Amino acid sequence: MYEYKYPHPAITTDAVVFGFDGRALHILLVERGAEPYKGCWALPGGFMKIDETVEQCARRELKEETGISNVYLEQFHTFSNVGRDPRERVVTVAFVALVRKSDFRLLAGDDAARAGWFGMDELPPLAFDHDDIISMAREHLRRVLRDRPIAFKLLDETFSMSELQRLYEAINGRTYDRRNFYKKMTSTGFLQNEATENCIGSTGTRASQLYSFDETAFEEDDTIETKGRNPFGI
Amino acid sequence: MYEYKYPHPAITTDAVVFGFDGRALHILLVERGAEPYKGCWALPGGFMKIDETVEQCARRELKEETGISNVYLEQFHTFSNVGRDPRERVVTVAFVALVRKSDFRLLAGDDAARAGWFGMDELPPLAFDHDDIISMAREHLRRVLRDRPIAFKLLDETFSMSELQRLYEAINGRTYDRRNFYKKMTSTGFLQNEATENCIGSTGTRASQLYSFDETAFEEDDTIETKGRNPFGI
DNA sequence: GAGCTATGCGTAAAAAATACGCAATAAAAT
DNA sequence: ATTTTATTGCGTATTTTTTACGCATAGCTC
Repeated sequence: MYEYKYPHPAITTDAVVFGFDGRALHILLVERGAEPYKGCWALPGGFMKIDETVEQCARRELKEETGISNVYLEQFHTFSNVGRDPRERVVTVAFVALVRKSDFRLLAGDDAARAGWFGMDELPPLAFDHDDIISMAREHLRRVLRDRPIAFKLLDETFSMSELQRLYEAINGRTYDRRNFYKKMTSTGFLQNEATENCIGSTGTRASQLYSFDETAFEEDDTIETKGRNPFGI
Repeated sequence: MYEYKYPHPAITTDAVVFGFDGRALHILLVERGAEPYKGCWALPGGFMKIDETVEQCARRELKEETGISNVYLEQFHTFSNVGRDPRERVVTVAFVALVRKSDFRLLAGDDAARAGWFGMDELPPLAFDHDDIISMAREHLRRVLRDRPIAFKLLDETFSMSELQRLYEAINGRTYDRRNFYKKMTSTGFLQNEATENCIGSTGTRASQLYSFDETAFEEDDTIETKGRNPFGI
């Protein structure tokens, strides 16, 4: 037992894990194996240990519950409504994670009965206030996309231009002209044309050109901060 | 005494309170009246009570320590490094607050020996990791300024165009052409020209025109979300 | 009036966003 | 072999935004 002079809340983390299958945005959910909300779908997350940071906690829980590790992870909001957890006073720090779906084979761990991807528009009823968390995560993702080239963290190492475009469209909820989008992206100078191989030819026609994001060149380029703008922000 | 099966961290809030005096950005600090870091300057903040949200906590502490209430307050990051507080394991949720300096007369409360404004470039040595918190708050402020018309929360109800410009320049760390800035701001259609009265005539010349931000019209305007852009984002 | 700062235009070039035409290419379907 | 279809890689034109800078005037102090 641990004793404190004043009552302390528990701290948890929850991760909104975004994945992209070339068509639509998906979110990773786990089925709760214990009360409360047993059997309900929820965001992967759990209680912070006393000697870890919230970031470490989020990564650990993600690995334990879904087998996913080494992903882009970014904190975006802390939820602290008093009644949000029926067990005890729980404050949760929410994260956005961006993963390449193909990088991971889902794994059901200890706490979670199982894990699965859900299309953004086909989410099941969720535990706790996780629907609030998800809707705030979507807004956050939109903002970040304008600020930094994070789209590539959702795509494979190589990707077709139309995949990139569909990703932007999925995140921003609008469409872009194919040709203008193409020009805008290539004009950044940070997309390399890879040796053409087969891509996910949707139905079966001409194979797409494959591109990759030259992150190294981007990081080293100092004209970015001079201009103060993200060339990948649309 | 309160007992828990697992160790619980304490949760605190800290607020980076920005003020603007027509010339430069300032931050509100309080001098710590108790150990640790007694006598050192720190961000206003303190321990969350068990039945309040972090937002409520931040507001309460701000009022207790500085007398300030009813301000714009927005959470931006949660700091959780393990060693950040020597007393016990403390996770802090950091906020940005925007105040009209003229609205408040500073008041030293219970916990804080005294409070004072400091120019952004004249900050004293700070307690805990508060310098990290402040530098992240500045970045956050810059981003938010692009996304929403928050500049007016730092200015008086009425303000001169050059005050507005200096504020933008202080936040973004660059200069703007006076005439282009003027056109851009007036072209938004949300700045009303107020009855001309005297302004803070810097040295003593022609009085400035005074403007006010028509927040109501801005909120109701649906073309904003259609365009998806903040007309006050520069 | 001289000296100052604030104001309210105007104009023009440069850069970015938007709209859309069109020929070519590869693979599957016939 | 020919057609169909999705994808590609330009091109061009229009509009909008950003940036740079000129200039005459209004109001205040001395």
